[in-house]
Amino acid sequence: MTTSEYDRIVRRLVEAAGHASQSLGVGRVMGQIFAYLYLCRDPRSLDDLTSALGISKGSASMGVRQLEQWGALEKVWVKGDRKDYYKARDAFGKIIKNVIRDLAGKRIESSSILLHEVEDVLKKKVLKNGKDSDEDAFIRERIEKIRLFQNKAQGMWDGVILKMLLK
Amino acid sequence: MTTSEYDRIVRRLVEAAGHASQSLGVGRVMGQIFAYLYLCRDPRSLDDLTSALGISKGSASMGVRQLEQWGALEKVWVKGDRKDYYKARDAFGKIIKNVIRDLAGKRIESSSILLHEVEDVLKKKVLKNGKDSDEDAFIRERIEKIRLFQNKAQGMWDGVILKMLLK
DNA sequence: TTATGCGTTCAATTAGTTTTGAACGTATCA
DNA sequence: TGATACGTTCAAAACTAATTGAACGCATAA
Repeated sequence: MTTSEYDRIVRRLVEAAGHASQSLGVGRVMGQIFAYLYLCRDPRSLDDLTSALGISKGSASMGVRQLEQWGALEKVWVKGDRKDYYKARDAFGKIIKNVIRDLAGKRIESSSILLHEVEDVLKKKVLKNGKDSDEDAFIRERIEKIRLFQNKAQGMWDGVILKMLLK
Repeated sequence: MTTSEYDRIVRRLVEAAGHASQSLGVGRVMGQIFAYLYLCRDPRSLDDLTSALGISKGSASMGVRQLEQWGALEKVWVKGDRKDYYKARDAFGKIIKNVIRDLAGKRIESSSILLHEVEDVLKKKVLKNGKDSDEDAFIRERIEKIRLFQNKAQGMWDGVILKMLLK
């Protein structure tokens, strides 16, 4: 049978995608659903997903919703059919961008705020006590270095996002 | 007391580092240990770590070993003292590079191998059956696109690593 | 050499995360 | 309107990862 050859390929790619999405921290199911739909020419229903991937209806439902929010899937209405059908969007770049934005959003920023607060505390301490102690000087220097690193990392990160946005 | 002001700062930074390392997928403890030592002028023992961070001796031991392997810590011998002491290395770039290399090592590469295998299977299928079916053509096209994306992602990743290596 | 105290290990436990599936609400069609 | 077929929800179960701490081996100091 011709199908089985494809089935094996699809299954392997779906599995790989599951691993990938898991190691990106978005759960196995996301990768599986997306990969499966990406390799299906025609749209598929939730039931198709549950039987093809061996996941529960609940998982399938939550998965497609999340993927839709990331712009990874498109809902397709089939006239005279009450089921929702889904197909994969073919725009890796934008999808990944959305995922990253969603996941990493405010983390770096919030650490930047923390550093500012800490620096403020140290500044006030100096004003109150007159001169830096040895301990003060050491911690100040280290926090300064953290900030430098943080800026560099931020810059690199922004670069990555930028490349994602272009094309 | 002056210490408590520092204590609060250190504790907050340690906590933030724990969150960061966790979200990078290397566990909370790594970040905590490194941050704590990074903010201590003098080397610290395992016992210091367990009491300062509220973690078990086992965690501390495993943590410092991993961090040492990443080049994040330096062991310091104190004459007449059987304990090992550790201090943080001040080289974020290299440390991060080592961590990334360690974590991400072969992941992208192995997915590349999988794609090659899949492409081979499809090629053989065409040779056997003569002409591409519609289904064939669709899957081929999609796999081609996966490969393109994978190459782009690989390139971007390499770029990040490169910037880490320089300076 | 022995006694002591140190770091290490790993089986057991705890904490956290993902997945399930039964119950539910809703839209559609007869 | 009622019956049916769908998607959604969320508490509970299953699974996975992190952490502990007692037992151990080893090195040092006496």
